[in-house]
Formats: sequence, C-alpha cells, structure tokens
Amino acid sequence: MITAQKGTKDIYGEEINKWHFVENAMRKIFEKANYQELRTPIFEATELFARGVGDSTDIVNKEMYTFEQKGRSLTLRPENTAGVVRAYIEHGMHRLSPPVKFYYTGPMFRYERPQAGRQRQFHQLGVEVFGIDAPSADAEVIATAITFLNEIGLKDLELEINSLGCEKCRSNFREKLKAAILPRLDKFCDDCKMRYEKNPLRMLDCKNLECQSYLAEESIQNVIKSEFICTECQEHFEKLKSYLDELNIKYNVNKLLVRGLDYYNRTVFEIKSNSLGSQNAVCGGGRYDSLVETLGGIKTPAVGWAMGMERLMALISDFKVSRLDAYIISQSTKETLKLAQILRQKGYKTEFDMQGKNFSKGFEKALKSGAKYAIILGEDEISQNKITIKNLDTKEQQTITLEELFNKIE
RNA sequence: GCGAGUGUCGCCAAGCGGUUAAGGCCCCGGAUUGUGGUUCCGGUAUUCGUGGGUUCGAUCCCCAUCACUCGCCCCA
Repeated sequence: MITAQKGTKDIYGEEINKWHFVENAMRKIFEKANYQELRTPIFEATELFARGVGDSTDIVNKEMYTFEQKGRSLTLRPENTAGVVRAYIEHGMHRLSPPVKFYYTGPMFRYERPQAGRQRQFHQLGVEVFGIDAPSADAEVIATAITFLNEIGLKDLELEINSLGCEKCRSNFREKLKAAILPRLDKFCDDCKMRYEKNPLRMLDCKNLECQSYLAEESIQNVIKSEFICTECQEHFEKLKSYLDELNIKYNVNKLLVRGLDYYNRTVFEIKSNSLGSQNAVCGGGRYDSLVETLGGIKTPAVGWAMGMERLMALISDFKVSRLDAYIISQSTKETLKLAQILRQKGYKTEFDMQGKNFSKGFEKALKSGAKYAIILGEDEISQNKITIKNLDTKEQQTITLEELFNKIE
C-alpha cells in the first residue's frame, strides 16, 4: 500500500468542514479589513529563502525541501513572507498608494520531525502590510489577527509582544549582550555558542534550562532589562501599546520574545494557546523594515504575521455544518435525477437514493443522511405529477405539486 | 539530529506460549418490495506492521527493520 508521506495528511470528512469554516471566516474578516488575497507559487528560487528568511536560521539550514531542476536550485516554500515580498518587488507595488495589504493561505513545507502541531506539509494563513512606518500598521495587523481569532471562536489566547529595536539600537544591544555573556559563554549549550556568533539575540529564547539559568544572572538580566532601544523605537513601541490598550486588546510584554527569522526588527509578537501541547504558538509575526531592500526592492517598511492552520483546527471544537435539505426516495432513476437537479438549482442541498431498492431502505438512508426532508417520488406521485414531502423531524407529510412546494417555501 | 511509547479488520479493541484470533461500532444482505434510526437473523481478519531468531508450537518471548504517536530542538 502506498501511504501519505511522513508529516503529510489527507484532509477530509468532519475535518474539511472545519477548514471551510476557517477559510470562510478568513475571507470575511480580511476582505472587510481591505486586505487582498495574494497567491504566490509553492516553489521559488532557493536564494529567495536563503536571503529572505536568513541563513542563520534553522529553517534555511536544515529544514528546506530543495531540489535541482535544469541547473536551477528550487525550494518548496517553508514560509510565505519572502514570496510575498518577492511578488511585491517584482510587480513594482511600491508605486501603489500605501498601505499595500495582502493576505494569503496555502501549504508550506519544512523537513522536521513531525509531532503534535507540527507537520512537514502544513498550512499557514498570513497577512503582510507594506509601506507604513507608523505603529498604526502594527496595531492594525495585530487587531485583525485578534478579530479573526474571535470570529472563529477561539478564546483563552495570550498575546505577547516585544520590541527588538531598529538596526542601530539592535547592534548596540547585541554588543552589550555579548559582553555580558562572554564570561559565561563556555557554560551555554552548543546551539547557544553558535547563536552567540551568528545571532546572539536568539540565545534569549533558548529552551535549555541551564542556559535559562545563566541568562537569569544579574549581570545579564541588567542588560536584558535595560531600555536598550533608542528613543524613536521606544516611542514606536509605546504608541503600539497605547493603541492596543485603546482597542482593549490584552498583552504581555515579553522581553525574551525573539522571533526565529532574521528579518524582524522593532515589533515582534506571538499569540499562544495553553491547550495545544508543546507547539503552542498559534500566530507569530512582527515588523520587517529592511526585508524589501534586502531582496532588491527599494526600502519599504512592512509588518505581518502568519498562523498555523492545523493548530487553529486543533483548537476549534464547535462550528456549524450545513445540513442536507432534501433526500429523494424513488425507484425511478430518471425522475430522481431530474428532480435532484431542479432542487439543487433552486439552492437546496440535495441527495438521493442511488440504489433505489425499496421505500424502507430509502427512508433508512434518508434518516442516516440527516436530511430535513424526504421527498418521495413513487409511481403514484409520478403518475399524478406530484411529490410527497415528509419532514423527517416532525413526521408530517403531504403530497403536492412542485409548484406548490416552491410557492410555499418562497 | 537526539530521546520515549505504540503497532491485532475501515474504527475501537480482547487474547500475552498451545488446536477454528473474542466482542463492540460502521458497512452489507435478509425478516420488511409505499414509510423510519429500534429489534432479530446472517455476512465481512487463512491472520496479528515487516523480516529473521528462540521453541515441538508463536499475536504473545528475543533481535532487526518500517510506520505512527509524543517529547527535545525549532517554529506557525
């Protein structure tokens, strides 16, 4: 038997209804907030991710599905911000009046060991806003995320925010942090030693307990807690917080929050759930003011986030499924096919007994299908050009013409 | 890349060394060819993830392997 590959899943049955529910909510909320959908290809030049996501990240170093095709190195997208930025640049969208706002959804690919909330092919939904420097864009993007999560009925989520500062204050901070850590460096884990060289900020969210304990030391904490970010960045962050307060959006400032991708600056945030197991981040995002330039465009500020669809699905319990309106019971396949088509054209979700054995079986199937009405199209009805409609909940039934039926409903 | 657990029908499972591998759900057929999910009867695993080994005998013990699940890491 050929089975689905490790870390991939078929989505069907009950599950697909959830996806439709979430996708419908997504369209509704993002369209209302004037985001436009952007669909980018599933594979891109490998270089896009190497430069965009950052070559110090695990994603680029060990998790990409890369293949050679006619001398080109291609990669299945591990995330979609780089692709959206590429499209933004390629189509000269800097000429559009800002903000330029996109949302997207689709499969992403990362070669990792699967576990709860983590697959090799998984789906993200995200938004990106280009061209706005002001913290209003950060607030808008976070507020839209919250609105969407509320729409699909998710509660008990925690929003964490932080500011990484801009390039200037960041490099300042980086040097101070390195200086504070240096005397203890040999105690940290191997990963942290590597991070120390490539991106020391990422040492802050190391999950290793020993590393955490060294980070907790006063000399290092003093640096972490110090307001290293410049006045401008600080103002930016303060404004964002005041907007969130105004919108009544609760948040915790987590100074240890560092997003794993290299492109973030200033605002970073994460939305977590306590009921998800160890992969508990539902949404992650932040500002990336230099990515457009890094990828060859003109310098354009931007902010966005991505959510993990599968993680959302794991949190959704109740949602409405559309019920079958009519189930046709008949032994005349021709008449049944015709009637089914008419009912479907009129907008009724309709199924029929394709085996057409006997009325008993037909009713049994009608009931199991969960339909509201059984429509009986027997010899008697056909000869009178009528139908018998039975409400399967109340058991009332009557024999009428189709015209009478539609008049009654309308 | 590292660590742990689990593999018996489509699903949930019992059996844990001894002749035909329980049971339940689902599905299918019949009792019941113009009216109901109930009930009753019947049907569905030459085989216990795969390959070796131990044994007179292995679903059961051992080894390997594969798959899945969970955790670390990382992230959404």
